[in-house]
Order: sequence, then C-alpha cells, then structure tokens
Amino acid sequence: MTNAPDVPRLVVTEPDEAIRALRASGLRLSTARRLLIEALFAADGPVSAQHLVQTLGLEESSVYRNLEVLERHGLTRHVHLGHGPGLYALVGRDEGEYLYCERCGKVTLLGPDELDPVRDHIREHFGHTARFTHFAVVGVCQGCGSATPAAAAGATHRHHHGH
Amino acid sequence: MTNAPDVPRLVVTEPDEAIRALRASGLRLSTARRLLIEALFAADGPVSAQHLVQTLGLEESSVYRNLEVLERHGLTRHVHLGHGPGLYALVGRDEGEYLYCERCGKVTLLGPDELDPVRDHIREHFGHTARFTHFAVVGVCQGCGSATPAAAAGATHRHHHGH
DNA sequence: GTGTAATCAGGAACACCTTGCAATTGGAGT
DNA sequence: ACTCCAATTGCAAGGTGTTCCTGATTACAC
Repeated sequence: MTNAPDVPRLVVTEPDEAIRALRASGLRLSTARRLLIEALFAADGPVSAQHLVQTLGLEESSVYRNLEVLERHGLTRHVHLGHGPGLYALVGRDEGEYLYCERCGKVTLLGPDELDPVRDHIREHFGHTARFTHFAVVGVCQGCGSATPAAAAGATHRHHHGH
Repeated sequence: MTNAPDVPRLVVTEPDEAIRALRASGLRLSTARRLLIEALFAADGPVSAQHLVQTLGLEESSVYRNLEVLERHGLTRHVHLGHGPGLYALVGRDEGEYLYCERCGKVTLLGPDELDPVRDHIREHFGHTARFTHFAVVGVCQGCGSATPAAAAGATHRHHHGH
C-alpha cells in the first residue's frame, strides 16, 4: 500500500493518546511503534523514513511497515514533494496542501481550503477531485521564475499569451 | 538529473530526424540510443523504462541514462502519475497535462492550455507557476468519487464521524 | 504466571532509479 | 581503411520503497 486516501483521520495530541487509538484499532504496541510515535511527536515537521531509521536505530522495513500501518489507521500520513523521499508526519500536524518549487526546493504550506477554488474548477470542468496533500503542486516559485529569463525563452512557444 | 524543465523542445516526426537532432547536439548514435528512439516512435503512448529494457534487451542503466540524456536535449520527457514507474515519451507526442485517479488509475490527458485558469489562479495568489506535465494532478475521478460517498464528504470539509 | 494465537520484527529479496568506473565503441581526422 | 580519444556502455553498488517469509513478541484467557 502506498497511500490511504479514505481512512478516518485520527488527530491526537500526545503519544499516549496515539497509543490508545492504536490499541482501539486492534493493533499492538511494539517497541518500534512506540519509538516511531514518540519521534513523530518530537519532530517539528514531516520527516523522511531514513531519518527515523537513523535516529531511532530501527530496521528500514519496520519503519516503512509501521508508517504504513499507522497511515492506514488514520494516525499518520506522508507527502511527496517532487522526486526524493516521502516525508512522514502525524495527522493533524503541519497539514494542508503543498506547493513545491522544482528549482530551489522551496515548500509552501497552504491551509486546507486555500486551493478550493482550484479544486472546484477542476471538478467542474473535468469531474476530477484533486488532492494536493499527498502529491504537492510542483512548479516554479516566484523567485526562481523571475530569476531565469532562459526558461521563458525555452518554454514560451507553448502558449504565447501575455502574462 | 531527474527532470529538465528548461530545455528547448525538439519536436521530431521520424527517427532519422531525431538522430540528426541528436548529432547536431554533439551526441553519438549508439545502438542503445537508436533502439530507444525507434521504440519511442513505435509506442502509442508513454512507456515505462522497464518496458523498454525488456522489449529492447538493453541494460537498465543504459536505458535510464539515455532517456535522461535525450530529455536533457529536448527530445524526450517523462511523467509521474502518482506512485509507480515514470513513463517516457517523445516530446510532441501525447503532450499536455495529466489527471490521475489514485483509486482506479484512470489517466486523463488534457490539452496544454486546459489548466491555464488553474495555473493563473495559483500564480496570482501564491506566486507559484504550476506545471502538471511532469507530475500529474492526483485525485479521484468522477466514477470513483461518486462510488464512495465517504470521499466526497471528506474532500470539501474534512470532519469525521464514525463510519 | 503460563499457554496460545495472532501480530510483529528482522532479514533478504525485489522494484525503480542513480552513480562510479573500467572497458568498449562511434566517428572525426588522416 | 586505420588511428585515436572522448562518448558511451556494462557492470556493480547505492538510495528509496515495498513485499515475503519465518522466528520472536504481544495481548489476552486461563
């Protein structure tokens, strides 16, 4: 499994609460699970699985498996910003939708509703409900866009419309 | 390198033309290169690198390296639809922007301008120029969305009561 | 406590992609 | 046609995830 779009969200505010929620779902509390939950609470933003492997001294497979289990039960989630490793976080922390600049790597976190006009437009025109919580909106940020006239030269012929 | 956003596009209509363009860029025509170009012309849509490896009997690294070289020189491109392997194609074939349904895998190819209103909105509000040619717009298609009322409720205002 | 069964961790293997290096080869110049 | 040298390939290994299997743990009933 790579992503759990339809799971009820479990927003918890401390490790014990997460552990209770976990048990309520019929899951057990293993050492790896406890360490992961504590680390996610301690983190101040989404972190890579690799980071957790190294800082917690756990097996890779255990980390990925548990992140997936927790995600399937609504406790955690992960986001992909372009290429590169996925970043994992607790549900309810640093949530929203992401803009990612593929030139400089800048990440902009938007509130959950800020892209609603975009979502509405896409749904009305194409019947597709977009979600940028799992895959970021990839593009070029303001600084990078204005800093590279060469880009305009190359991409211009796609649609020559006055910006 | 993972992506070449700023390369002048080289749209060619037959293998020989691609080969001339390639030589004009100072590249050599190796067997692997020729086979790849021919296969991309023969394909009727974006294909995975793995598919090329198998059908052409080439080394993996050679395929990936050459797809990257060709992309850096504006002859090919690739797109990511959610998780799963990237899909490679000639520049000028099946181009546009993609909607990808993460439930059923359905892919919708939009014309190059169809998401301009969305792009404009995002640029005006967030100073970010979005490009959905490399990463698809991931979400839920009409069929899958209506089949799962739970999802529709969650998408607009995310509040959950037990179900 | 002890027993039991389902869950879980460790490890290897695999999928996708990238990188480093030695050996090979394309093709320009002669 | 031959030489030569950089471009290119093959091979091996690494990085990010995912999956499978088997032995160890956990939770729970006694």
